[in-house]
Amino acid sequence: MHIYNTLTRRKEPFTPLVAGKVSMYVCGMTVYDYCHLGHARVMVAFDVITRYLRERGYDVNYVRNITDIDDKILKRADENGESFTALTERMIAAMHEDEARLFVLPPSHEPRATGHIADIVAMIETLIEKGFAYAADNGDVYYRVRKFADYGKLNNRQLDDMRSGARVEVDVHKEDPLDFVLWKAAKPGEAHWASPWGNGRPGWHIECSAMSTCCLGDTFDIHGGGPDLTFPHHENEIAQSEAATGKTYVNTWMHAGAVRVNQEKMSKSLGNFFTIRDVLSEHDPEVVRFLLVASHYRSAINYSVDSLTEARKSLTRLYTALEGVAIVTTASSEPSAHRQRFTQVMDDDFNTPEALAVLFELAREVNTAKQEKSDQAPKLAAELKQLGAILGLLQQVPQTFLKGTQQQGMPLTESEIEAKIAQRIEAKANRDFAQADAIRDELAALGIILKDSREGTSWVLQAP
RNA sequence: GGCUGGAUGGCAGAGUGGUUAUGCAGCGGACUGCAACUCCGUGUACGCCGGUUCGAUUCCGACUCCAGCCUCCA
Repeated sequence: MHIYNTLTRRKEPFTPLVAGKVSMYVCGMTVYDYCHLGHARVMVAFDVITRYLRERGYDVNYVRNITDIDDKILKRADENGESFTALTERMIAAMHEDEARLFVLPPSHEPRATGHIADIVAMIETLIEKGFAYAADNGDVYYRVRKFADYGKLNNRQLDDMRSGARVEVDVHKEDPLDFVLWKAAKPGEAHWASPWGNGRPGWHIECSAMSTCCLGDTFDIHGGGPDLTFPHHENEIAQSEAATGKTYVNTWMHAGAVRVNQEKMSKSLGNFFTIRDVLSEHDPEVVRFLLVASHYRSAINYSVDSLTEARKSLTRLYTALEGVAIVTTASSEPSAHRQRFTQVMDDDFNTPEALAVLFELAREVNTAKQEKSDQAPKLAAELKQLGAILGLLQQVPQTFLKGTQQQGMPLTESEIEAKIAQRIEAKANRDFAQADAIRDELAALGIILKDSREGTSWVLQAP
């Protein structure tokens, strides 16, 4: 198996530190607002990676943190007139709801920054002892960036280059403008924790260093996150952790691609984001997931409603193959050609688009088998569903997906549709094709497409 | 200015030194009362200019353009 490592900028053979076990940390959400599609991308990408690693027999310890104390959280809570914990609890619950709807399995552990203050303080103390950090007279503690020789290695960045472009905020308390905060002194009335440097709260970067080390050890296999975290967040994590422990922090750095809107990054700063719940109010969650899995996890995707419409059509093809076949799971002794190819492409840095191509080929074979009434159909369909599961797809009852019961604004109830279909069958029996076609057109106008077969008439709700 | 990625057929999106990605859309055929579904067939696609090579979309170099990071952001 090969994985692209952001640190070395190439695909590398993947060998976990401990045979058979994978330790993985992914930067999670700062919970001051609802998750948007960029978050969905990261959640789904690492969900697929986790599912696949487990499929390959690894015992995966997947840790994804929650940043539940931060300037934005305090600001938003203040604006809302609620306690910051009330805000974060609400947003965490919403996040869990969103990810569950997207078929994202919960991480093994979900540490919260506020639950690891002691670990954070201890790590800062170590950094001060070793000369990598200093307490300023304003109560803040800063990391001494120039002290860490490898600073910039993840982003191939030279400290002096950064200075010139410098949109770095000048702070009289810092020894160097590039130094970043590890512990932030509390202003009067702000939420705080006690520390050797006075009351305050942890900086963002140190949280992840402390929580990851606490949960996974000084060195672990995979660290993941969104595309915009490579600098400064992950660079700072390396500086903190490697300075504190003297060991390699992470072996493989993985970053998901951006989600764009009109070729521009979707982000909270730009205000051009779509929340997961907004999108799911109009689209089937599995369609959103399919859209995300249909591109390689590292490439940027441009979000649009058209892309969702197409994703629904593609997924409809897969579910149509599964429709009306009894799934028979057989304990096969050796992996099929499909499974081998699936494994081969997924082993190559989780190539989900190629993996989907395998599913589509399988779907064609299922359809052919169905047509020929071959006894291979159930077995092929079972394999399609099994491989789909590794991508977190195709686990719904086909009819449920195809009939779009998740969709809003269903124009007719199921029984009303069935009644229309019965009328049409009767018209057809009377060879009153004009009447039959009128009923079909009437339903089609509502997005309900009829499909006749020897077994009878079924229907699907067309996109969206 | 520095650093990362990217540019593939009508659209989306993989990949490869010479041979089919895949999906959607289109076209032709089979099936059908007609359709839909399904199946079969069907596209001289690889930003631009040089170089290496028997041969490059694929390797190398220059260029153009796009996106991201260098400030909180997944």
